[in-house]
Amino acid sequence: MEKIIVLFQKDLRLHDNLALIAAAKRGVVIPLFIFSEDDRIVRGSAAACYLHDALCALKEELSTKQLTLTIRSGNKSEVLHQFVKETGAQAIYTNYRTGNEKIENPSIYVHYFSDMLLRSSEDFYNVTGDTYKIYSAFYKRFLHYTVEQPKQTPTQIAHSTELYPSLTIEQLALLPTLAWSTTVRAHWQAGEHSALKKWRNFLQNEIYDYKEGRDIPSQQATSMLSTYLAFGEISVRTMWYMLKEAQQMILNNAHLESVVTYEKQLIWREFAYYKLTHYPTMPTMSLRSQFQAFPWQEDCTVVDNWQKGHTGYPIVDAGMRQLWQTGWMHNRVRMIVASFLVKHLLIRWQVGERWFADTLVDFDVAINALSWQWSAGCGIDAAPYFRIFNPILQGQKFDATGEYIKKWVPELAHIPAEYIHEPWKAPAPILKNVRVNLGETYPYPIVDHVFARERALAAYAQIKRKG
DNA sequence: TGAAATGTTGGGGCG
DNA sequence: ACGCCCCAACATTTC
Repeated sequence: MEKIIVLFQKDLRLHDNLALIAAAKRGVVIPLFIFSEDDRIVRGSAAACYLHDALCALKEELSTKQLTLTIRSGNKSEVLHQFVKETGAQAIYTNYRTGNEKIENPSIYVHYFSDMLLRSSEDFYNVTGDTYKIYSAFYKRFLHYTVEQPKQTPTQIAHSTELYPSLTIEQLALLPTLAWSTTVRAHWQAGEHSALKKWRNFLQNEIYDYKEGRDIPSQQATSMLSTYLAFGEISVRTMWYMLKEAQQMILNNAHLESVVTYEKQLIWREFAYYKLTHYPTMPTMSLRSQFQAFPWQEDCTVVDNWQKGHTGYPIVDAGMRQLWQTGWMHNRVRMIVASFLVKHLLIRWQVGERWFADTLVDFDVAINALSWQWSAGCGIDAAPYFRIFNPILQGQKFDATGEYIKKWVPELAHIPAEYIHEPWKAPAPILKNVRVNLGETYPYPIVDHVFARERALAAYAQIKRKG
């Protein structure tokens, strides 16, 4: 029988894994994972921690099929070259990752599968022959097509009896020797089993309130599947069909709207990869060229304050601290902190993009870049430049009681809800009573909102003239 | 997947 | 009773 190397990348699952399933149908499967500095599966430390646990889970899952995961590190092409020689494999099967280079000069045939999206949409063009610029048009087009049914994992997979030298997962040194990594890892349960369980659970409960609940960061109203999706521990096509199944059961109109809203989020993910395909520079360069001339500030101190959650705006600080402590931030709050960094502090969005890449467990290059460019207003489909989030109002709207803030900014835990979004307005006796000493225990706002708003509008007006 | 400024309307207090 | 002013409350426009 033919020996086939199945190279795992960000597709750390057995169910509906197209490369694995195709290989299993054809021959003996030899699972391989390569950690390479040149083509990194993860860009940041938080995601690296998670990768450690995800690999453990994958290894375990493979072993239930008597498959042994071989782990190597080094230059991807060189490692593959060597491994092909060792195993005498006839082919390499792997799932193509949009936005990543294909393997260079392979000694044998590399069969790529399109596995990470609902469907390949890179060939979508509008009536004028151009790519879709705006999400809503893309969305409508997308709905005209069917998503391929997820494939069953074969119960029996032919495996090699030979064992190949392998690094241990520990030897990849993915875990920094910091207490921080322990804190972050404690919030996650890696593996496809956990992913599917979480998804089933969400479909039975929270999804029905998703439309309303998703904007309230103190609620557990989102699916929390982004990390599993980012590592390919759950198949998005499996998700899609389970979602459709749940939709069939719904009679209540509000519930139906919630399902449709969630479905739109999945299609946003498709849109992000569609954009990345057509704009490969999206993760680093503003897509609107006039942003070359934007008067960005170069203030390291404010960046540091932002990263640490010391901006003096409670909702912003709560989000940044949730990110640091858990490797995740609620999406509503991501928009608020992004707007704050770019529009209130006038820091270039790439600084935020990099920070998210380093600290988000669910980091996804396409979604992150699309979202930052949307927030900064420099994307093709972007928030208008004048849309400047007021961090006080956003807090009042979406965290009215301050529950979310109080969880992540404990030094404000006893401030009355009335003042939780603007502690500097609280009367001195109240502050004293709840042991808040502004400037000491919690900072004053690092920039005044009204001033910052006007400064941002002026900055955007400046490039608008040039553009 | 905003917010602020400006405009309009209508009820109520008051002389 | 009436005009006047104030100002919510809502609508529109502007950034």
